[in-house]
Amino acid sequence: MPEGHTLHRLAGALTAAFGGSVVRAGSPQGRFAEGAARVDGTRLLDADAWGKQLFIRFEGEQLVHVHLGLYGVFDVHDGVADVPEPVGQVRLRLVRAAGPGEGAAYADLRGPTACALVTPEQQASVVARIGPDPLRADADPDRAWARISRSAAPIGTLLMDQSVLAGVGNVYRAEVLFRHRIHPLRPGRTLRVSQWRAIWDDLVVLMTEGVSTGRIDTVRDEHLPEAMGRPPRVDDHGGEVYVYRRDGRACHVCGGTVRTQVLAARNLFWCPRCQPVFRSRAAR
DNA sequence: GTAGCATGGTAAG
DNA sequence: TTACCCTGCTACG
Repeated sequence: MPEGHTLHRLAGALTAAFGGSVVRAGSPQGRFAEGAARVDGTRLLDADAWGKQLFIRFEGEQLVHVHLGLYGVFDVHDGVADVPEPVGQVRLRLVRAAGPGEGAAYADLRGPTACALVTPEQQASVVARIGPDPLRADADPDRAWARISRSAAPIGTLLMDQSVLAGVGNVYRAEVLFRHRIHPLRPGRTLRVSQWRAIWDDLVVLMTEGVSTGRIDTVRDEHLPEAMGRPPRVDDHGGEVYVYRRDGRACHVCGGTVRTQVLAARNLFWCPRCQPVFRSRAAR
């Protein structure tokens, strides 16, 4: 389940398992049968991600564009003795045969929002529509600042807007705003550039860690369960967080009650004490 | 067992 | 604003 770190992690796993190999591609479910047939039996070069967009590159300038959406999953299995029958609605299955001294590999894609064969031009147009991605070395945070600093929209909305910056989802938006003590409804244009740079730098660190661990952990050492003597968080994604889905519970930092409200069509979470409402100089 | 919800986004109305 | 994609987990009975 995907924010940007999931897709970058997936790109790495796909490249490691299939990069440079001729692969079999199919659509057991049938909904990508035509596209899969076009790349079946060709060499998979590599996979790469821009924000939440994933592209699998094949020889012959063919690309498979994947967007997992809210509940898509792409399981990669490398070094297996045998490839099992597909289970459930598998939109795309990739298989690499076992080689001398190494097992086979297969990957199953289920429930994606997008799975389509695209040209390099179409890929470029998708990439052009999204903002800088904290997980890409060539990303330019000033491009996002140009939008944020001119916008009256809440920073909590802007962080989720993939055309402003790419890869941040509902967990990272709530957590990074908490870590910087910024109220989510504060208008983008009232932020100082130094605050934006601190948020960006923090996202680079947090999301990079997310790529290597496969989870979203945003809690500083001094607030970890061991340090505070509190029980660890238990849920499906396993990471330690400050406010995400903790509404009604006590803030790890101030003990106040975490709140929730819908913003940008998603449930937003924040601590009203740690993230006080912004008031302009004129209003004070 | 199953209703309800979710780390997302698009398209219809 | 709402429907939908149609997975997978949790809460509840």
